[in-house]
Amino acid sequence: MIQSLRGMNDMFSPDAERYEYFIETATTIAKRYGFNFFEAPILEETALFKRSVGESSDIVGKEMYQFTDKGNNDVCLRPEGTAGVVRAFIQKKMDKQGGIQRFFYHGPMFRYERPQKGRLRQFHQFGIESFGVASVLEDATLIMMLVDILDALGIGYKLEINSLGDQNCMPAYRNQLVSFLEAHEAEICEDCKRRKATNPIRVLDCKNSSCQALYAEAPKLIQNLCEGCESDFTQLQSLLKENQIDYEVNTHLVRGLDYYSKTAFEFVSDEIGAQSAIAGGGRYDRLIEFLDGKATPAVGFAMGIERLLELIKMPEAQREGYYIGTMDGEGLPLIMKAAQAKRKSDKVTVEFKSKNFKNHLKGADKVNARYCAIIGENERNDGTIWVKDLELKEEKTIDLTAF
RNA sequence: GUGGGAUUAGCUCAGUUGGUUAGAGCACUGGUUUGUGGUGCCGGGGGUCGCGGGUUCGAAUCCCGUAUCCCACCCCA
Repeated sequence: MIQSLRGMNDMFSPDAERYEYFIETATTIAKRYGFNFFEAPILEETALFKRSVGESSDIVGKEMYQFTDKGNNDVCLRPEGTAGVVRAFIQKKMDKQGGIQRFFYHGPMFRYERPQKGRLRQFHQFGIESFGVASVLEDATLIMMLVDILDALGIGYKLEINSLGDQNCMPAYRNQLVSFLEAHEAEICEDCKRRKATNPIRVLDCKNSSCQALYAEAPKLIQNLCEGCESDFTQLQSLLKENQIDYEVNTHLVRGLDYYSKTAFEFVSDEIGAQSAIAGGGRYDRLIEFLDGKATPAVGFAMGIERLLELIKMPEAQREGYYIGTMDGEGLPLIMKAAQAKRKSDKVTVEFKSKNFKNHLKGADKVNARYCAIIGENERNDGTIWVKDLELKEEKTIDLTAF
């Protein structure tokens, strides 16, 4: 038997229904905020991710599905969504056009990781990217939108925010932090020693408790922000307060992708295991330039759909449509025709097998139909059809032409 | 990539120190003697016990390998 690849799941009902419901809900809300649907290729040139996500990240360093295609191109399956949207934005010359562009997208992402709860090799994200707005008002708006989506789905969360600074204050801070790490070289874990060289900011969210104790004493970025970053971060917090959005400043919140700056935020759930981040995002004002576009401020977020699935509170399933059956084979042409007509407006389930009354009613319940319609011998002779409203428990026999 | 736990019917799981035709509930399917359901009653189909080796007179049960899943590290949505 051929099996699916490791970490690649099929999605049947009821997960598939939850997935659909999530997309519908998130799409509706994204449109209310003025975002337009965007669709990018799943396969991209590898260089795109090396230059945007960053070679020091694990995503690019060891998790990409990378290969050479038949045209000898170095390509890979997208490990995240932002890079592709930005590439398309620049390719379409929207950076030169100026103004504001807002997009939402969703689809599969691929990372070659060891699967566990909330972590698959093929997983799905719903993402938002906003181009052309430098104001922190847009950052706050995205957070409010995320809150709207999660609230609509009945999902509980905790919001954490931080500022990662910009090119004026981040490099200086990074140097301070590296000096601190060097001074405490003997006390930090092996992972942090590696991070010091590759991506020093990442030490801050190390899970090792002795490292955490040490980093409580480390210099804090939010105490070293430049004037612009400082006032943006302050304004973001008052905007959240004014809109009754609870948050926590987590000075150790860093984003794993190199392109983030200034505002960083993460929504976490304590109900889904170790992979607790359900949505994350932030500002990436430099990324468009890094990818050879004209400097354009940008901010975005992504949600991990599989991680949300079990948290979604689905509306109760309502009885819907018609179940149509016959009690003997001679009624079949009649019910086929009746069903075809009814399908212009309603969901219809046709039972091809002849069954007795009771079993047809059972069948109607099984497919959760609102109405059960049956043509038996009597109805066939009279040119009628028997219809019962299974919710109101009202029944009637009507002319087949009036059905 | 590292560590731990699992794998028996479609699903959730029993299976006694290795012993003869491997069970249950749910699901599926049929009937309940031609007409009232979701909640009655009776029946039926369905398993090379993950896969490959080994030990044994005999393996679902013990050993080795392997695959997949789950959990955690790591990483991240």
